Amino acid sequence: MLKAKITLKDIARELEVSISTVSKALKNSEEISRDTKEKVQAFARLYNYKPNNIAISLKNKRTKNIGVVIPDIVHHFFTTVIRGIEKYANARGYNVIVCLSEESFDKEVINMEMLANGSIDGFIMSLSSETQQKGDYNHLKEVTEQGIPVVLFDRITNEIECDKVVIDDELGAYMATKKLIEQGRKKIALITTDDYLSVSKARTVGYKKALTEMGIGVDESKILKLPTMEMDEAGIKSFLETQKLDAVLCVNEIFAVYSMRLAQKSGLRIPEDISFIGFTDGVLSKYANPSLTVVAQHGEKMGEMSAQMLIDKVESEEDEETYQTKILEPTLVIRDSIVH
Amino acid sequence: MLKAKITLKDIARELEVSISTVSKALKNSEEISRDTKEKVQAFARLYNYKPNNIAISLKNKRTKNIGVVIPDIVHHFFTTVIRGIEKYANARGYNVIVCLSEESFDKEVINMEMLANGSIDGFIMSLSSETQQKGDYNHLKEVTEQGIPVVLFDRITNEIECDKVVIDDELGAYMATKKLIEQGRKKIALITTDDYLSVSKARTVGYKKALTEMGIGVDESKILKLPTMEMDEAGIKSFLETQKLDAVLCVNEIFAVYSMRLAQKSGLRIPEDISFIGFTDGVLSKYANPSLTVVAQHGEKMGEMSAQMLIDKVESEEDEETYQTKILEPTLVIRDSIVH
DNA sequence: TATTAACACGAAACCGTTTTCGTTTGATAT
DNA sequence: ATATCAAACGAAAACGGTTTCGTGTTAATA
Repeated sequence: MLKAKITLKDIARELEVSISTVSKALKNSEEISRDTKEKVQAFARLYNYKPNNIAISLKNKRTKNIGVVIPDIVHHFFTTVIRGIEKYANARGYNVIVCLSEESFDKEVINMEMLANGSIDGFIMSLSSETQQKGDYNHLKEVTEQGIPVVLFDRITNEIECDKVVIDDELGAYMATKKLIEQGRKKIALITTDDYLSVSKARTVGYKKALTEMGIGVDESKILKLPTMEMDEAGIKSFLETQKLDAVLCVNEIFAVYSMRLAQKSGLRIPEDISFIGFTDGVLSKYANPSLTVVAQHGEKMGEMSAQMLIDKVESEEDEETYQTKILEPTLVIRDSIVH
Repeated sequence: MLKAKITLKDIARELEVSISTVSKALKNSEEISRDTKEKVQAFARLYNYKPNNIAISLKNKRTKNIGVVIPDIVHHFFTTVIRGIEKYANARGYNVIVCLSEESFDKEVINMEMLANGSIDGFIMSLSSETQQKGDYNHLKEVTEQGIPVVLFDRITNEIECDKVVIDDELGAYMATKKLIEQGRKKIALITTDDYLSVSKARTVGYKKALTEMGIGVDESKILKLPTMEMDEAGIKSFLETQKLDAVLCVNEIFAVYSMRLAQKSGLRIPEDISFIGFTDGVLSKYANPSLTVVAQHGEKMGEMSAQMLIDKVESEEDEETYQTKILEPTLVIRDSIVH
């Protein structure tokens, strides 16, 4: 019943040849005679021989694994990124090890240390919020100094020299805000998180830029910063009511969908009285009522590109010290939460 | 700049002792003198020595990796399961390699083969729909015959002997249907997928059982089977309208939220005119309008339990041929899509 | 017939650890 | 002085491959 996997040594013993002969025969080496090759290959096929990955990894110091460290997996955006990474990596024969930092600096560090000792050929990661708050990137420094390639996506830092993939968050917010203004909206709010997240910061800049450029001006009291992801019903509701808004830009889809519901409860019609635009083109936006216009971040594309950059670097012999930052353009996905 | 990681051999050479002495010294072996141990440990700390995982894996034939093969990752349920697995596994020092079958039999097979050659200590998986349709489980058989532990969750088969974790889907559907009936609903529809998915089948059974038990009887024309996940707007709408329903049970939250919207468009009020209950307690249910009552599947718990069962088996010396199936009880999460 | 080259294969090193089993040294007991 | 023993360490095998560098045999060439 329990048939353990067979090794080169086993084949060699059975066929009374040396291990090296078996190894070469299986690789169809010219060195080995037709006869022997056929014999070995037939035997290997019969007993379903498959080389041991670990042994190969040890030998050529390549694991064909890539480590992905992200803050959370129960977020549509990250999920799509993983899918993009997995698809691309798999196509090139790589496996994906997923580690969750859960927005914790310590877990991020521990995860990286666990993987950095030979388990993976490179990292793809998005920084935890705590890491971005602390501004401590020594764990990344150590890894890159060891010569392990790293690709940072979305939540990045420019304190580390490595390949990066981001979407132009500023542009996304700018596009969204401009769209609202062009539709005649003037009292446009922004609901965001605290500034420590690089993406939130960039989106705030884009929002302000559009307002300024279009001659409306920034009203700081129209910017609501939510410290956590816990929805503060009373706070948001009073914000929506006291500000007399006609449009709201939210930095994610949860904020947007939740705010929409509160607005509806207050008797506002969407989009007639008030428009909403969010970030992240997830299931929530698609199936919300009304469906939510969003700035799409193209997570899957992002994952794919990250994986490509990483694997290219891993497989390139020369260790060029040249890094690039790919900036993806966001797209506005128009749905029923704005007039159109 | 580029400081490659240091090995036992390096330490041995620098300190002019043997590799074995270094190895033992680092493990605080009694065999080694105080002096030597201190010297070695200090040196190792200074140069940040970390043992190479691959070498260790090769030696003790344990990778401390577990392979997770699931149909899709962009589904809230699977995402939460992964999180549960990752959290538990990480706490016990294991890493998680995620592979997506994308509902394809071939990909499932390929993924398992990739991992089964030493990369992982065991599998946690949920079958692809194609696999369940074909009923071909040879890839699972091969793996278990090799002595690699497998834990199946959610989409399982009883053709394979291994540990399993499921929620009682039949009970979940039964509970939901009964709840609707108790609230006076009589024309209760079921929107489901084709029967090949083990979960859909079980849910249909529970739905029918409740109807029968409560003396309402099953009306097959009130069961809508959607062949794909592509939403068929016209089909669903006409189904809702022609059947004169007062309640709908859906096998997932997308079906439910989508149907709710169509019902609303038809002028129906939820839950006054028609109630909805779905499966999967995801973001969609929570933020839908009205929020959706669902049968919660406790994905994270499921992942956690799967990981526990797997790791326990992996680490147990004796290969007991005894397998268990854990059945989790679903919970009804009451929200605004039904009266309450 | 002697030399050489091609052919087919094996021995052994290596990847980085762990671990078993010596071996050396000095001290103690006889 | 010799046998005994413990302490402290090293050599080597093992995990499962890959790969370099022989080496013996045969066939072709001078």
